[in-house]
Amino acid sequence: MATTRSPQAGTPTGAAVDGSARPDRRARRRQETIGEILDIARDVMTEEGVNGLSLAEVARRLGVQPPSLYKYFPSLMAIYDALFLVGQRDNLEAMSRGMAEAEPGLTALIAGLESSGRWCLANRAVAELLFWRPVPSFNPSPEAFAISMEMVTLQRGALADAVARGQLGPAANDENAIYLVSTLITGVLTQAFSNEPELPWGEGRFTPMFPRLMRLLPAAFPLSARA
Amino acid sequence: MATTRSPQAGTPTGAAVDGSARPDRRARRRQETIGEILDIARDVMTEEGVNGLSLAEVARRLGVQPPSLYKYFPSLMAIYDALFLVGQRDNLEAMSRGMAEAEPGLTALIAGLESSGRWCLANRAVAELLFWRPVPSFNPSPEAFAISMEMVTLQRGALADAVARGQLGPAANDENAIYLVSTLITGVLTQAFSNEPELPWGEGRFTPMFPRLMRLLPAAFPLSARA
DNA sequence: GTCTATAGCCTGATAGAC
DNA sequence: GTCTATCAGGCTATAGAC
Repeated sequence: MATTRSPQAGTPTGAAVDGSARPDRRARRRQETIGEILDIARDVMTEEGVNGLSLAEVARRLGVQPPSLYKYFPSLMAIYDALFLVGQRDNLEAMSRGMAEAEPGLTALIAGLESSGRWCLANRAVAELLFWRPVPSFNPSPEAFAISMEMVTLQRGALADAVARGQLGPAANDENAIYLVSTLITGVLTQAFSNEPELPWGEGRFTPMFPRLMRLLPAAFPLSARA
Repeated sequence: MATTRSPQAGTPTGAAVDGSARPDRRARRRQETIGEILDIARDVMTEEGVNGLSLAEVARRLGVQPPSLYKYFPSLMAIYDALFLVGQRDNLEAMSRGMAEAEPGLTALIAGLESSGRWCLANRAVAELLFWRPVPSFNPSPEAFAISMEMVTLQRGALADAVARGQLGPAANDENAIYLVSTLITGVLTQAFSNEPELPWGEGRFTPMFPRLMRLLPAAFPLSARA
């Protein structure tokens, strides 16, 4: 259940600010509708492509006239914005959870990225919005950037653990190592999206090779530094 | 210069089939216009996104009314089709040329993929059309599939050379090796597209790592087969 | 091969009644 | 918060004159 909120909503969780009697109920109902709109938007993007999202189609499926949506989102771009933020947060959580459940170091890094990959394949459309930027006129908000940084921080930490445990050489303590890792996961996911859109993580020709690919990292960052 | 032709044009190169006097000139002029349309279409896709291609915009830039385009292409999808075919052929040629100029084996494989990558970055929009399938309602024609097979054949050959020369273990003579290689190049290109769209191949944080990534292949397919 | 005209659809967004 | 009505624009595609 996505507990989200409008990008420019002022009241955080439905707290009573104005003088009305019991605004909680109304606010909660409002949040439910917003969640419904976002769920439908995800469906539409999955079926028609990320670019195929339209207010009219969302309204149609919600059983409402298009102008009504403007009470919840000020524009189509605001819907993209909300989808982006919630998606990024969910994906970060998936990666974080995957990492926490595994032995620290290289194993945790692989587990975290696999968990993230699992989420991406289960949320194809949003993942495309997050990482492939298919809507030219849409630019993510600054808040989104902060979440990106958190993901990088998690990966940097896992790489540092791997170095500390002697799984990778000291060269893995570097920005370039993160770029390399993100390139690997991106390649696997892009191939899976393009060629096997229906398969979940772990099936098909591409996603199963990911752990094997990651086990090449010790060859890329050898323990014995060679000039 | 793209010597292309309409997907369903009957006369191959402008040969005189009907009874008119000198149809060559007319046919050549027609091919020129078709080439112009495709060039403009590429520009539009580059600026507005692959999905942003519209007949109206192409007509506007060509200085013509939209209905006139239907004398050259029966539909918008036919334009996508032509762009797809020509693009695939050009990309194949880039890879082939890059391979031919290098020492056979792993070096040729890397050179071919780098040449293809160079082409993709210089033809961003078409490359997206080829490999990322951003237009849900567009499906490439069967001819396109044949060209894909040629690319796979080239890569398979280079991998076999690498095995024969003792650069890779025998396990590289396998479909999975091709999937692995294509995953690596896809990852690098996707990252470059998303994060450094303006940079050519060889600059930035991602494309320079590609050769290094490919030099990990001997670790993935070691010479000494271990149980 | 080019044009005008037009059909018939879609879209995002706003105004204002209830 | 929902609706109707509407604006203003986009688009693909076709018909038919020249």
